[in-house]
Amino acid sequence: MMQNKDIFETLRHRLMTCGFEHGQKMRAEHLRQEFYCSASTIREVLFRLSTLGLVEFREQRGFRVPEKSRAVLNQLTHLRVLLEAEGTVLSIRFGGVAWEARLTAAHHQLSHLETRLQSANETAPFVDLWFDAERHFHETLISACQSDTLRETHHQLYCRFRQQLMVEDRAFDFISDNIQHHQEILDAAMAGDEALTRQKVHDHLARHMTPTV
Amino acid sequence: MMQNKDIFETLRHRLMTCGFEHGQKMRAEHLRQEFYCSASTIREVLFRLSTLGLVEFREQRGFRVPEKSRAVLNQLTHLRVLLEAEGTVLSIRFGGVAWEARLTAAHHQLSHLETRLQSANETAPFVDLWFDAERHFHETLISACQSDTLRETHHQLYCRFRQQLMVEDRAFDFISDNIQHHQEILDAAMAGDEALTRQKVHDHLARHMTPTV
DNA sequence: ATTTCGGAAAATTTCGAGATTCTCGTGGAA
DNA sequence: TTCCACGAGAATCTCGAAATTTTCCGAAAT
Repeated sequence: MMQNKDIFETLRHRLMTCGFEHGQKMRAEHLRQEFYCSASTIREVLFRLSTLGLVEFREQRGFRVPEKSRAVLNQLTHLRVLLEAEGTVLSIRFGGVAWEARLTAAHHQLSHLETRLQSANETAPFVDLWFDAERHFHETLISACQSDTLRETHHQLYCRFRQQLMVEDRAFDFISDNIQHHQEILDAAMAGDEALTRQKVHDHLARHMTPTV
Repeated sequence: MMQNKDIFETLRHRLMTCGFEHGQKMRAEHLRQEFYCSASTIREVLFRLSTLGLVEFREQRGFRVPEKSRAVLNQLTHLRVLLEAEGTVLSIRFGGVAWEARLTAAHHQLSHLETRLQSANETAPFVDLWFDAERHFHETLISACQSDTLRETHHQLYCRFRQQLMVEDRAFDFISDNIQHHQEILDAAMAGDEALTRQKVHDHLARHMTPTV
């Protein structure tokens, strides 16, 4: 039987990949039929998703997927740089060998996947794998910062960021730059160079900071 | 009649001031009786409060007020400094005269209140007013940063920060330092000195960054 | 052509009862 | 004494129906 938590995870994944249109309404009645449960259960799950900012709630107007917005993507990117740079620097200070090992592992997995992606004709079978690996790498970067609050806040921003990019990142024409970027972040972090690490985190995300139309 | 939103606001205020014990369970059944509504309505409000981090939800375990924790307060302070400094600097760049006017007004209101607080025997009648004025000043600082995302994220952190301080700030023995701090932040911001502003925001919050026991 | 006004249809929200799960004190066994 | 099992009571969670509110659409008025 489908647990409450499974519904949450299913919808979260769908919202962060390509499962819904931007701006679409999340009708409790429809979802109820898909998951064989009552409207209240769906309602509860939607409230929990709104905790992550993946759906928006308005009194008496129900839930909907946030609109795609260049401005919001810029803002999310800005904050990601701020928190991810800070978190990575703290991890450099506190993480020790264990963190370095985890980071190397996460990077190896990601770069392996990205290399294969680069030469593949068909990207579809890699999409989900890549999303997971990329997320895991960035979460590992800040994983030793000793601040759950920072990690939770970053996670929230990351979810919304990924959601904003739902559509456009599926072509993977950015992939060779990305391989380079991830490598440079890893190198800077392993060298313990805090300023350079901040710079590389910033550069990696810079392509998402575009002027508002 | 008590609207859904009123229940939310009432509980939010109570959670941020002194209405509940840290770690206390939020029993839907009890609250239901106070607000004359069904348990589901309370449940919904509690989910919305958990969006702000003012209550914690655990599957099958209900909702409870977060524990008071020195470590969490440090983390929240750290992030507040990060976001508030960034937001203020952006406001300096984008805010213009309108923002300067709003900030001056907010500061005047706050400092008026703090001066009276300083000489009062009985702080109780000022507590709620001060909380509001202090919050308004800090929100005004970042109000022109042109990033709703930053403001929302900051608001969330501010709520949790205030909640962690529920008890101890009621003596107001810090008040004369605070007057000085707020003045220095205002001066630095009005002078357009970005580095100094960052510094002053940091100094103001530094008293909450204490070593973990 | 645009706006305004019903009123029907659809969606959201509330409710209380019943099902499920957890909590905690009691008693028995190691 | 310490640990585990058990069960009564209390809390959480789910459900479907009813109440409320919004949305939609066509007709009438400006």
